[in-house]
Amino acid sequence: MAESTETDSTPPRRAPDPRRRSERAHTAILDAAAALVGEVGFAKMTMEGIAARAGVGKQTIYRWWPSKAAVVLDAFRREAGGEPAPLPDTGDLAADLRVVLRATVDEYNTREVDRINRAFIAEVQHDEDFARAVTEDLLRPNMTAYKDRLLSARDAGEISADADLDVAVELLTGPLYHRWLLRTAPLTHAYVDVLVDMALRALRP
Amino acid sequence: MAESTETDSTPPRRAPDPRRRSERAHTAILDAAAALVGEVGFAKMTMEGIAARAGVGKQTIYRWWPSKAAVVLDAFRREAGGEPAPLPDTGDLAADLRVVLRATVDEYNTREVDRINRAFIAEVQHDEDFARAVTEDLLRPNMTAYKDRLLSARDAGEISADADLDVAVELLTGPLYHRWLLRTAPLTHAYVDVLVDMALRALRP
Amino acid sequence: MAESTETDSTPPRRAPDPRRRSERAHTAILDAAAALVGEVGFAKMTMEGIAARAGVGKQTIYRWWPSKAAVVLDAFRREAGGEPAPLPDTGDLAADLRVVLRATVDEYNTREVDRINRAFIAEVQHDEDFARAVTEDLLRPNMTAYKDRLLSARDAGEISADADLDVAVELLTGPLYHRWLLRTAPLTHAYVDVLVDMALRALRP
Amino acid sequence: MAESTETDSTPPRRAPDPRRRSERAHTAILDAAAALVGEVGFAKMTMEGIAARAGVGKQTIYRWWPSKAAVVLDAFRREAGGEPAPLPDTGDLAADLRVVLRATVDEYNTREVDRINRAFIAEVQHDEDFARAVTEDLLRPNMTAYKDRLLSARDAGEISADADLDVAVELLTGPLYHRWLLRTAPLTHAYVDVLVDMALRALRP
DNA sequence: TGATAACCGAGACGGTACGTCTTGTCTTGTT
DNA sequence: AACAAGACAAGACGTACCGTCTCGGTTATCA
Repeated sequence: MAESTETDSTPPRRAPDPRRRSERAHTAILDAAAALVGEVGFAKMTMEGIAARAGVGKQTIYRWWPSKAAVVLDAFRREAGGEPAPLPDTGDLAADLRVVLRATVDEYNTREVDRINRAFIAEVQHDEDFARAVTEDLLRPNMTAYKDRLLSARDAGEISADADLDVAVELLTGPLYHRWLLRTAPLTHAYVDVLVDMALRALRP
Repeated sequence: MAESTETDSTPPRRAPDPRRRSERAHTAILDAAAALVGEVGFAKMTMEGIAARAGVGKQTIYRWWPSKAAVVLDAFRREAGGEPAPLPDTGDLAADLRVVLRATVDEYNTREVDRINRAFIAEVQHDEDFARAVTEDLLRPNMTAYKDRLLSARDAGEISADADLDVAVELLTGPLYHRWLLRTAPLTHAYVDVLVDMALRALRP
Repeated sequence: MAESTETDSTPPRRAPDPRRRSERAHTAILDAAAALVGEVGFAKMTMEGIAARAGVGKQTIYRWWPSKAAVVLDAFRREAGGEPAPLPDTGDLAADLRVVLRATVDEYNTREVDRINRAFIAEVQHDEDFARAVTEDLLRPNMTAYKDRLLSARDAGEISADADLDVAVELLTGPLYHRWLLRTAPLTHAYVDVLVDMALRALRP
Repeated sequence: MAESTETDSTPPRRAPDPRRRSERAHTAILDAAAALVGEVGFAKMTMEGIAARAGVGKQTIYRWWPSKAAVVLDAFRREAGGEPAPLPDTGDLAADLRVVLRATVDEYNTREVDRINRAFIAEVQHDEDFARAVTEDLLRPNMTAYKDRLLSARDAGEISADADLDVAVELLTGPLYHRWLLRTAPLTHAYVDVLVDMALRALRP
């Protein structure tokens, strides 16, 4: 009857066989989740709602995902694709950062993106496993892209050789993130320019 | 006379008379809320739980607060007192920032403070009114304190005269906040030192 | 055991001074109660509703009446006046009974009277004190009126000298009441005629 | 589209599938209801109390019954079984009626039966659907049994051929019912005897 | 003619129950 | 065995009233 090899053993919890998974149900669930996040927002959507909309039993969701957040994360992952999306590298670090951060700002000013990101932030606060997943899958690749661009800039002599590039990435994204999350002030292109300017001054050789 | 000022009229919703508020119940509710946040965390506490613990009818809570979050915010406000707590000003900006930010880091590494702050962050994401309250009451005074210290430093010629101090405040707190909130890396004193160093380099005259 | 002079000893329960009673409040309460019984029915009216409608504090109601039922009973008593209303006595018992019972049937076929009577019936079932009050104040005088008429008929030799007149009254009113209360069949004048006929046959000398 | 058969459409209100009903829960609920009626009486029992006692979620009750009264009626129906219980027919109508009505009186003098019957009477007053159910399921069969006995007596020439037997049934049960319900006088065997005597005098050929 | 009770309107209070909602598990066929 | 459907136990939600308990503010009786 199995059991022995299961390390996390709270209930009998027979792991489902992924080979028998219904692709139709899987797709329908992610579709429904994506649609609902857009329509009513993360907080107001329910497992029952997803199941009903997907034409799926609730058990089918619970069989494959541990929580609503996990479903939505998967839906998001599917849409975002798996690409790392490296930053542009024109040789002009300031210009490249301005382009990318302006685009980021535009995106976050979008109702849709704002919503889903806030939902993830909220969810991440009381679920460490989910936090890890979101961080590694959505955030880390993004931060790595920034770091790669900074490495290239360092090689080009644009920024100081002994700067801590992990902190440098946070210096660029942290303030913007702070302002967006806490709504302390509007996110504008002008703000991006000031921020990039100031951050790069800290990194000059 | 009567009612003219009521714009949002869904139910009759007669506002209660604050002069007749029971101090005993008020205190008991905030006590219970504070205790429960510490014991089970914000997400798992309930209005029923608060009421039961406070020895109070649920209606008494709903009469004075619109949501669980509002109760906890009040509990927090009461504990935090109303002081703005200005930053130290020894004449050495870097040293002063290091002291304050190291203290902040220590605080955030505390289970209790971590919990309650994450709870507020989560809650703030799907309640704009609550967001405004938290931002203005808890966050803004803190940011103002930083800005005041930077103003003093600018007067002393320690930092550039034309730096945008609002962004400067975000440059100091944003990265730390980002790292804490998203748990991308541990919060240490060493990190604070690197961060202060880098941020101040951006502000040098 | 204890409490010495207090016969009804649950709380201190100082009896209010009827001399100081506000006639305005008294009247307003009974008016409100009467209106509400008609509008929403006994079961759906509330003490709060009566108080609000009468422009009166709830305590003022509880000071003078023990229950909603008692208020409504008083309202009813006020309207019904105190008259015993003796049955007509034309010398023809059957005719007199037919007149009175037909009128009763018409009354009970009225929405208003039906409602209030059903409310009393319902209430009387789980409140013995109230039951006694209703029985003595509303029912007993009515039954006495019937009995008086039967006594007169017996004196006139219309009915048997040794008939139990208390049972005779029930023989006339019980069937009608049963049919009305349990809605087993419609209440019509024809029914009254059949009933009177049958009942009087039982009482013939 | 769809839903065509739904005339009363307030909420979507999907009817539950009776084939999937849990027999365990069903039984436990009726058991709990029956027990509670006996222990605290109908008026003081609550849906929450039934659910708790039955070890059942409240929703499970609301899924299958519209009200507390309906649950108790079902509990009662289950106990009463479906039998019509015809009246004895010894050929002596008066004796048979005396036996049956004396038994009825004894039953109604029982705390338990008194209680449940009063509860039904009270409930029936403000719920026409429930009234119909109670009347048809509990009362009508009983009245039919009386009528059948009277039919037999008429065939035997014991009572008048042209008597209205529906009214005759009421003549027998109405007075007794009136006295019990309104507590105007005690229910005794002597009373039954007087009543039967008087009523049969009305029916004599 | 004050003083001083008590009543009064108002409505906050501690409670109980309501009927609804959602959660995560369990059950019953179907594919 | 995975699936759609949905019943189930649990329990929080926010509301409605209950009957009691303050609050001032008026009366009305008595010293």
